[in-house]
Amino acid sequence: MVEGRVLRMSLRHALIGLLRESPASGYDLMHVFNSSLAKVWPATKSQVYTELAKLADAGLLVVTAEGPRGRKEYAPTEAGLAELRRWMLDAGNEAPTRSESLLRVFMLGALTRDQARDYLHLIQRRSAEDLAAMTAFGEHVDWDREDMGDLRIYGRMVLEFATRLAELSRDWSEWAAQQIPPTDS
Amino acid sequence: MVEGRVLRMSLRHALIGLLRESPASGYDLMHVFNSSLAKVWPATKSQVYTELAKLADAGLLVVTAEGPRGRKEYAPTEAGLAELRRWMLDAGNEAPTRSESLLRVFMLGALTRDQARDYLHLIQRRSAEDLAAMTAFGEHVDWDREDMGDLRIYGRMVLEFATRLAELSRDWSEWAAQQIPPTDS
DNA sequence: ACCCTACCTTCCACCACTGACAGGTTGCCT
DNA sequence: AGGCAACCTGTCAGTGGTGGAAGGTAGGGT
Repeated sequence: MVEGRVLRMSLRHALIGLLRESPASGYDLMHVFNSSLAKVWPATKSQVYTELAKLADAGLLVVTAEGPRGRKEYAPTEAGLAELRRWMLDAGNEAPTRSESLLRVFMLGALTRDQARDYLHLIQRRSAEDLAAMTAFGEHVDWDREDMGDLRIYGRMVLEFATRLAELSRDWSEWAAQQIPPTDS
Repeated sequence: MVEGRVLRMSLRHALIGLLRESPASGYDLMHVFNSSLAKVWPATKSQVYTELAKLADAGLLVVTAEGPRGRKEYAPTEAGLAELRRWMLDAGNEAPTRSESLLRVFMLGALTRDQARDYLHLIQRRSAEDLAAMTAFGEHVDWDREDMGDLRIYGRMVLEFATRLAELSRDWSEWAAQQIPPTDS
């Protein structure tokens, strides 16, 4: 029950949110961060275990079960759920986003035009691959499983966004490559 | 002329890239980070001044002029430009992107359905505003100014991407809001 | 002459995040 | 019985990024 200014720290809320569905260990959670959340909010082992300990210490999580090999399962407390809801409704301050790809586009002038075109084609190829992977994933998932809870709805939304984004990226990079005059500088 | 492992640090390359166009001071550069680069790669004063000093110390930048009030103008050295090109061509490792908005969507199950719908409508409204702002900005900029250099091409590409992304976000959030069943849970 | 604003830089404490190191246990397969 | 892969948890030094405090200077307007 430690008090203190809670700043934006989305990992914290991601953890509480995931545990809301069902209790899990740090090990379990890492699988989520390495798969479905990898492109949305990547996190490392160190971060997850550290944060779980902090959250338990702060009374936002509790250990609900201890298994073999020191396994500890966590679940959110009422205080944890309250903090999650507070964060969800506090849509005013979003974390600043950073796009290394777009930054590179901004700096393309440092390369020859041929190299710049190559870079845009690389993005195009990658986007097409991502798109294919996500389409396959979407068909592979059994969206009607009972234990998915609200992710049946919201997980699908995120996937749809990611899919549209990949399409956008593919089309844009194709367009952008054509914007570069053919003569090399 | 300090040696050492150069890890991914995009701010460093953003600075060299900007100085490639023309020499500038930390103060000048901050204006760029507060305007055109704000949505691509935000940075604070502290970061910019600290990094400029480090880069000069490492021999990637040099002070080309000292003005009033301690103003120092920097320009990239050959080593700096080489490092920039190296980074540009090293498209293998992109920094992991984080989207707080998408994370929130993932966690919408923590709210009532009415609240979730409200959140998506908020995104929709914001995207529409962003779109309007960028359209206005695009018409306001004089893309034919001579001193813009390659940004005449590449800056426009980034703006186009941002515009399409805002459209995507607007349309997606409208669609997503409709996916939530009307009955409140 | 005065003041105020914009100009311009620097330092620091703190938090988020990374990558690597470290170490122990269970269950299954042969 | 032996071995090995998967399971499972932690710690630590170092870096990137944040927010804010601090402080000084030039120029323009009244």
